[in-house]
This record gives sequence, C-alpha cells and structure tokens, in this order.
Amino acid sequence: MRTLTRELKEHLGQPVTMQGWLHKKRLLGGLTFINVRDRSGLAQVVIKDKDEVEKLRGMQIGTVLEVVGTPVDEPRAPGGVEIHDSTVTVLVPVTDEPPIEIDKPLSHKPDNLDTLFDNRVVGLRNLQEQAIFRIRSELTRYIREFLYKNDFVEINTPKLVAGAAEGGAEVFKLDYFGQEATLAQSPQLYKQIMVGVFERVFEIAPAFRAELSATTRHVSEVTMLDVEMGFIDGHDDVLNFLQDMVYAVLTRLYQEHADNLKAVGAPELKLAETFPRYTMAEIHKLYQEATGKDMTKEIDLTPDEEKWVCEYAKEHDGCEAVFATGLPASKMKFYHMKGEGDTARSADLLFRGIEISTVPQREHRHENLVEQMKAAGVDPSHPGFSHYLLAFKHGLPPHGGFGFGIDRLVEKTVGLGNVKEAILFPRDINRLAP
RNA sequence: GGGCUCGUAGUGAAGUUGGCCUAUCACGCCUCCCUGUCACGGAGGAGAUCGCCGGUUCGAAUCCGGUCGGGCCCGCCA
Repeated sequence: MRTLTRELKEHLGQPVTMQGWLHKKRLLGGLTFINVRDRSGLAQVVIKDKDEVEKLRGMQIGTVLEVVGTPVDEPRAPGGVEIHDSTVTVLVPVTDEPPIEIDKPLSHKPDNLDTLFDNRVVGLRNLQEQAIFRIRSELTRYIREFLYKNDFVEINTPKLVAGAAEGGAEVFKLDYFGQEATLAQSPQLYKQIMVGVFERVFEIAPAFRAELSATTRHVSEVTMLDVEMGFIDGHDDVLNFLQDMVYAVLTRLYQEHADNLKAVGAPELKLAETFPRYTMAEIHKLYQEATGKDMTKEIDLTPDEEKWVCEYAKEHDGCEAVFATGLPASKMKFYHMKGEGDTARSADLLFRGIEISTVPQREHRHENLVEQMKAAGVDPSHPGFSHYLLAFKHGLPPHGGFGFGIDRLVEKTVGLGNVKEAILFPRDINRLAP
C-alpha cells in the first residue's frame, strides 16, 4: 500500500511505504536528509544508516525511489513531519545529472527561454514550473464548472477542415488524402451551428494559427475556450456572462490556490464585480490625453494602448480587467452583427495589458448573413459555408459568444512575460519540439 | 516581412575602448570532512576549441565581413 506525502500525518508512528522521485540530497556526515517528490508534494526523509546512504551514491535528482519508514512529528522538518528509520530501494536509477535545475527556480529571462524549452521535459519537474501548470489545470476546471452550472454542453468540433475557413488568421495547409485541408484556426462556425442543438455550448481545444508573428503573445498552436449561447437579450448579455465567469474563476483561484500563486510570484488580484467598459474611441482619446500620442487613426487598439488602458482601469476603476467596446465596422467579420453607427457589436476583454477574449454578437438572420458574406467576398455556395448556412435556414436564435485565450489567461494570472511560458510544449515559428 | 539586439563549461552570469585571459564567479557534478539540514557548511578537483567560417593584427572572447541559432518590438493576428 503506497502512502502519499500529503497523507503522512495520518500515519504517525506506523511504518509506511512511499514512492517518488529523489528531489534533493543533503549529506551532513552522520545524518542525511533527502526530499522525495510525489504527486502530492515533497516529504523529508532522514537516513542515519550508512548502508542506506550508500545506496544513493551517484544517484541523481530524478532517481525513482521506494522508501519504507515511519512518519514522526518533527517541528524542525518542513511540514512538521518526517520519515525515520528509513529503508531505501532504488526502483529506477538515474546517473546522468539533469540538464537543467529541478530543485531551484529556473530563469525565465527572455534570452534563456530557448534553453528552458529545449530542456522542458525535465525542467517541468521543477516545483515552480509545476505550480504554473497546476494553476492552469485549476483555471480550466473552474471554467468548466462555471459553464456546466450555467447549463452549457461541452462539445468537440473538427480540427481538420476543408480549405475555406472563416477568414482572419493565416491557416496551416496540409494534404488530406489528396485533397487540400487546413488545421482549424477556430471552431467559430461549428459552435454557432451547435447553438441550434443545445442553445449553450462550449469547447476547450487547440486552434492553429500560421501567422508569422514573433512576439511574446503569439504561438502557432493556442488553446482556446470557445463559448456560444443562444436566445441572448442583446450584446450586453454576453459581456455580462463573460465578466461573471472571469470574476468567479479568478477570485476562486486566489482563494483556493494562494500557495501556488505565491510560489510563482503572481501579482495581487484587483477585480471589480462589474468590469469597466470603454469604447475604442474613448480609449484612443484617454491615451492621447495621458501620453500625447495620437492613435485616433488606428482602427484597433495598439499593444501599448492595451497595456495603458489596463493600468488606467486598475487605478481609475479598481479593476485589472476591462472591456474595449465599439469595434469599428471595418474590422467586422461577416458573421458579426452590426452595431450602432459605424461599429460592430463586438468587444475585447483585456486583462493585465493583453487581449484575452473577443466577444461579438452574431448575425443570426439568414438573409442578412448571406448579404454580409457577399459583401466580404465570401462565396455562400462554397461547401465550407453552405453547411453553415443550412443551420441558419433552419432557425438560429439571436446568439453570441466569445473566443478566449486560455494560454494568455494563465500567462497574465501567473504574472509571466511570455505566453509560451504558460504552455507545456509551446509551438512558434521556429519551435516544433519537444 | 521590417527594425533593434544577443550568442562565454550542464545551468545562470562577469569579462567585449585588443595584450595583465594560461578566460573569472555562482549553481550543479566528483573526492574527502561534517548528527538538524531545509539555497546546509568546509577543503580539494574535473569541466569552455568564448556559436561557426574567414579577415585585420606581433597579439582577437574583444575589431571587421559572412554565416547559423536565439530574443525584443512593429506589422499581421487572438
């Protein structure tokens, strides 16, 4: 029977069997301390017997061990418990030293990210790296739980799709049994189709972007949360829903994972229950007043404005999340619904300086949609779109939703400087392995 | 795609107005000492053709040209 490190306190005075990895050795002569790592954390093992210590000679961090010993109360030990009278068995000997440090925080300096990712397979065992991905796992769990509670159905849509897609980003092309296919850059069309089935659907899945972008916020394989909901009562319905989701998920994380957030040096959370909303025109104006730089001719927000408005909202509204509304109609996709005047019913959610979500209302009226497609130069009779239109012909209610970058959410929640650090094995223009 | 910038032991850094460099430090590794460590401590040791190729020079980690590989910003995009 295996006992986990977190269960040791329940077994004081009784011999237990532990299995895990050698995480740290400290030899003090007649007394040796080792840390054993398992899925629940670290345990300190004290070894006095010379023959037992000798078994660990030449064994590097990463060696897989079984330790039989007795947990005892020990205020001097980390966690207040340690293992005495230990017998060690090496299950998998490791004699090569790790290529990157496992027992100390790793450098996340931009210059060193290449080394970090080259040695990712081993480096992820580092406790600080683990904490990032523990947080990531919990964030996606909280999101799922929030969506299930609100009556959503989780779906899976194809990632191999026919040549024509929904436009926007560059796509990866590949050979599909002699036909040209692409990797899906978004489940956009499918999730709208599914509104006709379940009203409320979501998907957490990779999306592929072939942009030749080399920045701290772009990768070619991104994990997207896609949400779509039917029978909405206006665009604000969707904005409010996203706002409530983000608020619920982040406040829960800061409550339940203060320890992991501290381990990675995450910033304090400053969030209001109602996120401030500014139109892009207002942001251009405020930015110009504050910095003197005129961005009013820009259609979208510049990266610097995104950073600036988040700082502004944090000070002015006590909230690190802010909506930028009033996307100019010229940036509109054919499936977006027109808004007031020269705008689309679409907003961006910015958090800690970066866009993490785009929140449009969709055009649900078949005739209008066909017209907008034609205006955008998209052929409604193309097989990539005819199926999509069929769903509208057979009745889709007013609906809206959002695409939400999980990687960016994790990056900013943890306080990292590059979205790749929030991804186990990131893909970018010059990295395809590990 | 454009601009800027970086490349020194397994890891992180110093040295870069040419010569005190036979390349320095820390972590890690090896040997020895150490019974309360928890970034343990102490003594000693191994480990780098300074990304690669060529040039200038009496002399190049350092200057020049090329090349390869990174990074950051912009554009594009989410």
